[in-house]
Amino acid sequence: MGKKVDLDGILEDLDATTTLDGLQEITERVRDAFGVDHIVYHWVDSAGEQYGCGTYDDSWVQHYLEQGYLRTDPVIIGCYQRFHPVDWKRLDWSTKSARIFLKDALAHGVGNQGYSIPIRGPNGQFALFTVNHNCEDEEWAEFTENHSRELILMAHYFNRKALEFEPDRGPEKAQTLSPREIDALTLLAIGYSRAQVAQTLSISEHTLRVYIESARFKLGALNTTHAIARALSCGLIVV
Amino acid sequence: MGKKVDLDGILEDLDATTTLDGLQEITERVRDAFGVDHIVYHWVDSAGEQYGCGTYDDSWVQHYLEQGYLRTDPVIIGCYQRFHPVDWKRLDWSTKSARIFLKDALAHGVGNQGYSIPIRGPNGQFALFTVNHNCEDEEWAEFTENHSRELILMAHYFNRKALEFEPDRGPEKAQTLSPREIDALTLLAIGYSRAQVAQTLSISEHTLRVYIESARFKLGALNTTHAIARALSCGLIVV
DNA sequence: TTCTTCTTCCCCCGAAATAGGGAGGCACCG
DNA sequence: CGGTGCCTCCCTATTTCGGGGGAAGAAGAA
Repeated sequence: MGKKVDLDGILEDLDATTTLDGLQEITERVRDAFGVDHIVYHWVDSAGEQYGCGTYDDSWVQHYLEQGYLRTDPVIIGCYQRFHPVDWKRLDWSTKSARIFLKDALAHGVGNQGYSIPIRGPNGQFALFTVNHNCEDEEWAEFTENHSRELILMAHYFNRKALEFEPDRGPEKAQTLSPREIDALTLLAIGYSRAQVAQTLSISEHTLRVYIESARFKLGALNTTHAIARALSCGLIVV
Repeated sequence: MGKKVDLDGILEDLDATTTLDGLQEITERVRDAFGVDHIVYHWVDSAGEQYGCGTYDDSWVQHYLEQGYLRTDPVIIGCYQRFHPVDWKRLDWSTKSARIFLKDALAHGVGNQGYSIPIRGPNGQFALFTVNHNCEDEEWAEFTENHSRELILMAHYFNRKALEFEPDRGPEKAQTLSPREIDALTLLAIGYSRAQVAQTLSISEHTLRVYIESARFKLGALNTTHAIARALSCGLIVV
């Protein structure tokens, strides 16, 4: 642990990877380069884990998913609200479910020290890059301090790849809304009623409805709420 | 342009900064270190720019805000849907509003080359770290290739500071929605009517309404559409 | 020039959402 | 054990939204 790492080499290979298996291999390589027990990248999603690669035992990954730990894992919960990389010690382990999870994790070969970097992409995408090890606190503090920048970059590059592998997340489905349509949807999105929006824009409510309808049509939305959700997801409007 | 940059020194000073003025000074220092025309970090928000620091002329910043370019700036629109750092040349400059914007920007001393890194934090926070310069394409391509990693790290550290300065974005401020509330809002966001949502969740429409109301209350939303917009912006639901 | 898109305005009516009440059961935490 | 939050169900009104029409001028693109 604590070696000098060939960051450039790893990032280049990461960039050149075209398969999930390739990512998996790189996690192993990163683990060895850093001299730690485990490296894990995983995409966190309400629909369950879409991508994950890392050096944890399969049995633990399996168990993790089966137990629905995605919803209770204190690492995920804690990282979700943070931007900084997070040392596991600073998380909230006081709840009952967290204690159960911790005991279970340690029993499956997960190390007692962890450092997780939250990463976010477009449309609410969220992922974690984690390095895990079994050692004393001092040693770990030194390691994380020495390598935090390399880990941030690595997290970034891993997520870049994961987003490439996920075609739905691409920017290709770009619609264009007219200025008035954007105005209308934006005001609706901040809670105005149609009447308020019409008044704000100084147009009749009927006219407003035409904008909403045409926006709905362009976005392929089933109703106003759907149109606003799509416009937000696509970044066409911002709230 | 293209010098060897004292990344460690800059990042350490960035870490030690406690004021917005300090951030502003660092943008100037980074600009000089990289030998480029401009460095800008800004937080993007519908409420207008909350934080921004950089080396653009005040007159341009003023003009930018007055013209409402936050809504039409192709850099923002383009970056919002991407994770990769973006070279401005790869953006869509074909629309009328984009051409107007470009002309206006060049007239205000903005360079013809740009490289912007999108950054995202908790609760839908979104910011951009941009480096801008006036030069030929080849020179620029070489620069961005040589410095992309440094720029990513710098973007990360700038955003870290901005989040520190914004108390509302702290981890404790986050709303939590119950699983049923998330289900309800998610289904509404994909266009289901209340009746369809109730059926999908196998609950009565009345029960569903209670979820929507409590979610609305938690999110401080004025109506269902607003609640969904907020939940999406905050990353509480994903569509 | 012609054609499309954007902008603005108007009608009616049925369907859907909202607002305001209330009530019981279950699980967890201190 | 009592509080809190979550899940479930029910009522009645009123307001708002959605879909069905149609129409006209202005601006920009082909």
